[in-house]
Amino acid sequence: MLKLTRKVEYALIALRYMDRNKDRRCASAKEISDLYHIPLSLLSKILQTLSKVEIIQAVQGAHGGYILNINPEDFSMTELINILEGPLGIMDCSIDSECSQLDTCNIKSPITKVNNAIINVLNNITLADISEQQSTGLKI
Amino acid sequence: MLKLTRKVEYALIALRYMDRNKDRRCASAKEISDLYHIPLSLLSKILQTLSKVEIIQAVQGAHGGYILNINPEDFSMTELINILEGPLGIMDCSIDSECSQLDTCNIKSPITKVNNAIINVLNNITLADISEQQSTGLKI
DNA sequence: CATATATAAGACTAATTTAGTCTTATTAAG
DNA sequence: CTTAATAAGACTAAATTAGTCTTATATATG
Ligand code: SF4
Ligand code: SF4
Repeated sequence: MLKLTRKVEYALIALRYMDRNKDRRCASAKEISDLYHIPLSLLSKILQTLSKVEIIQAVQGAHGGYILNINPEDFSMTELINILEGPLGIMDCSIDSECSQLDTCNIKSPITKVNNAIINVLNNITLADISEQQSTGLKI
Repeated sequence: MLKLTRKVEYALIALRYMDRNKDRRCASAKEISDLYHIPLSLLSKILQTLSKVEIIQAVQGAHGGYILNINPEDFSMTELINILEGPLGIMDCSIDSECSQLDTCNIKSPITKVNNAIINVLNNITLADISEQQSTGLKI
């Protein structure tokens, strides 16, 4: 509960790696998959999604891979989550939706404030924040 | 993803109701279940859990029910989530755990900061915040 | 040109988590 | 004694998340 999905984590891992390697021409899915022990097919799908919305740019064929296509400072966690998982909210009614309590719910408006506070946190964290900070492990 | 569970929402609905009815002796699971269209068995289990940790006090037998046993101002969302769902964290490694990326992960420490920020939001929201604020629907 | 190494796309399956049900026992008011 | 409650826990169903597999296409390089 209240967990980020693996898709989002894997995307962050890959995006940070690409950002830190911006000197090199491009990074392949295979390379990232090996380095961080992420299932290749899964990572591929994630990178394809990011490529489709032009967060990263794909280079096809042998020696291909992906290049970061955004300014990390301008790209928030909220945007990433939206791309990979759709609209973000801590309860169903924050988005659409068919909650059977909707008409009688006594917590909808207070919980909406909680929701806004959490979205606000994520809005204010950019890929640069994820990328710049020292990390443990490989530190790449 | 990043959703509150129904258990937590149902608990908040019930706790708010009890808080707003503190004049009455007690509120039964059936009564709350009917008012807010929450499955009775599910709500019962939730209230039993809250009763076991003495957030609410059970009154057995006919005319029984539950009475709020805490000061809403002193009871945070984090505590509630801990009781109903266990330790709170946006990623697996924030708690224990067996993440296969752990040794090479390049985002662990930055993501920990995000985690702390979100937990902080939840720490600072009390049942009083949920209860006091005007709501839509039944407004009970 | 052939081959090896990439991305692209999407169907499919497995695993895990969340939500909800059902059953049986106990308690106390009337 | 009957009725309306809580207590406890096994069980099932639904939904979400994670991961696999397959086939097609693109391109660098020998
Ligand atoms: S806040 Fe109320 S209406 Fe919204 S999803 Fe939760 S229970 Fe349903
Ligand atoms: S932050 Fe890294 S180590 Fe922690 S759960 Fe996510 S992938 Fe695993």
